[in-house]
Amino acid sequence: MPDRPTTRDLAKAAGVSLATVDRVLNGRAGVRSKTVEVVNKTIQEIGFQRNVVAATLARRRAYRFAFVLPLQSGEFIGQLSLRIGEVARAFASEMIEAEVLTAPEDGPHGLARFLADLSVQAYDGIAIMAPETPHVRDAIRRVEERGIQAISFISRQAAAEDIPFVGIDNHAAGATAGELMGRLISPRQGSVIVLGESFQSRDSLERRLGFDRVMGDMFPHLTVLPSLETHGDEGRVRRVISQVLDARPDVAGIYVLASEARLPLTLAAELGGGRDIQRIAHERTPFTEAALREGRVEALITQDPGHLVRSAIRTLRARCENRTTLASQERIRIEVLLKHNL
Amino acid sequence: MPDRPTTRDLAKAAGVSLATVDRVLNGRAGVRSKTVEVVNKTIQEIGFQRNVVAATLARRRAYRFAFVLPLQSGEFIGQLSLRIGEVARAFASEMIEAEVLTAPEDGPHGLARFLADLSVQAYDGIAIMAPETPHVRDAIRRVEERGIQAISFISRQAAAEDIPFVGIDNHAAGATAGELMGRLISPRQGSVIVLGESFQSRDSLERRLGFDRVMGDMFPHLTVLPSLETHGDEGRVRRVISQVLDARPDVAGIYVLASEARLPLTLAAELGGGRDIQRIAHERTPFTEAALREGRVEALITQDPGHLVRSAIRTLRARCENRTTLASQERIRIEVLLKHNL
DNA sequence: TTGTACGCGTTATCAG
DNA sequence: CTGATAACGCGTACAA
Repeated sequence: MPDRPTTRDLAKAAGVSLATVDRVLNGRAGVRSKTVEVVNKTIQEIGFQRNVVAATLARRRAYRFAFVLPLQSGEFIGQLSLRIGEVARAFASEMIEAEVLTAPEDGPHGLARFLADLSVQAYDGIAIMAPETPHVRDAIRRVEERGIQAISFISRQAAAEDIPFVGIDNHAAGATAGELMGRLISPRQGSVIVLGESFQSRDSLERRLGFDRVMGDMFPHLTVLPSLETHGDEGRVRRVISQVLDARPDVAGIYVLASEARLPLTLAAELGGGRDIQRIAHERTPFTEAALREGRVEALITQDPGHLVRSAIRTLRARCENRTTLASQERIRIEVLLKHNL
Repeated sequence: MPDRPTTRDLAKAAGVSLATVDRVLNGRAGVRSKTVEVVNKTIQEIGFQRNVVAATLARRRAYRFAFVLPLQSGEFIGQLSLRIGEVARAFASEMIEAEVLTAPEDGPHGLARFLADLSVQAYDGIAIMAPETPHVRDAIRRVEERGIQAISFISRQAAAEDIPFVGIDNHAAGATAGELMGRLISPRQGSVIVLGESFQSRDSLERRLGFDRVMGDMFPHLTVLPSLETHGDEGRVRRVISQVLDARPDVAGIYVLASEARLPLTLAAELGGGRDIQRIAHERTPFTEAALREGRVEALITQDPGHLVRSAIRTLRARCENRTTLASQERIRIEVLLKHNL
């Protein structure tokens, strides 16, 4: 038999019907464990491999995936929405639909209720971007129990090893920022300001930890100052940054750890004046991209929104089909962007 | 009609048969231009979009693609082969086959003959990695004329705008290396050694140009030394590097522009001794990865082999199906790798 | 130059 | 618990 064996060949070889083969392949109930074994052994023997193309066509409907994003209107979320739309259009011809759902504002309970209301009819899988809390974690698990595939997206539900995750390792991202910052400043001496939106979230915490770790290990001659929160009104933030810059004439670097870098970078440019300060921020948005081009930031540490979205979709789909993904393709890279590799 | 229109709907709406619709969709001959117009207008009107899944299944056979790689046994080519194998296995379930073909050694004419011998029966498309020459360019064009899709891969046939290309912009890659080198060295003064395998190839030339451009524009206080060729025997290379290091005590950076960085980096570590020299090389291989971890190189400028391979396959497939690709997904990124974002 | 009919390999449905 | 059979939407040979 020169051609690849089909389900028909498999059924014949295993001495069962097509329907039974299908049940085994898709892990459905209603087959004697003995029969399951026989089929699985035959799969090995004849080297059967599923034809995903045929399987997708035979479902008679497209996969329906949704991305649950926080309401906040920052540029990073904006980019993400854009990419989801773009990727959805491109994937339409492959029988995959994707859309954005906005999470309710009222904290983890609101989100949990929102997730509980999602209909199995409406979605085959959802990617959820939400801060880690026990409520959210449980809500995600309950979604899965109802037969909807669910993954955590960008923001990891770290304590839940069983919930798949698509996104970067924020500790490594912070470490990368630290390594670059140290190399840019060295061999000079000096101190480094760290600006974050709020240090409540685990993601921010991990970046900060990674940053500090590398600065301590590789660049002990540099001083990392206590984090400043940019959450809150602009006036206050401006005062705080001014104070630090006045008090520490040795400031040699500013690390904007938050995903939204607009306000911090703007203030840094305004208040830093003519001083020789190295600036690193996260995420590529219209604002940070322009800042990089115009020399208002030296480097960006980013994750590619398009890749994130496609990876989430591929991961959800693979789970729907009881398949594994190609690990090397799904590892989201921590990218370093300079002016010339934008 | 709530469902997406099918070819059947399209045929009915346009007042033609399924076969005619198929001919128009796939750009085949044998349809009056008037009819083509009608069908295309109807496609717009009813918002028809092809179902790629069904189309692939209906072909009754997998796509067969080949990567033509140079024989040379460097680590970068090795990585590429590995990835092609990996991706081929993953794509098998999507009715796509891919394999590696090794180009003959005897220069452009040999390659041209090799390409001429490829059978239409054997391949639907090929990705060719070969230095730019008029012979190769023409050979690629002739392959296309025989109905096999062809793209240039990693090494661009730059003078041929009509031949699609999957790979990075080497000028930008060199510029990125230059920007990083300048920032790592500054505010110190000094000179920079540039090491290349041979500066015959257009790719090397472009990297060198990009590097020089940025160094001149952004870091005029640094001196870029004339390129050294690492092609040839190790003894000679060793002598040349030694001479430069002796003659210029101000050497502050070494840029290894070649894809194979093993010898240059090894010699740099050996001869550079205790001097404070910033080192940048290209491509991620087992060797460069270890060098980065162990501090024998500060940064790598890379292109992801897995992404390159997948992008080439998607591009070839899209061309087979008379489709366009999602541009944002197919732009190969110039990545900057530090120790912590490996 | 155009149309018809069959088949691709799987899933879903319904009957046993 | 298992089996038979009709789809899914398109490509392709062949007929007209």
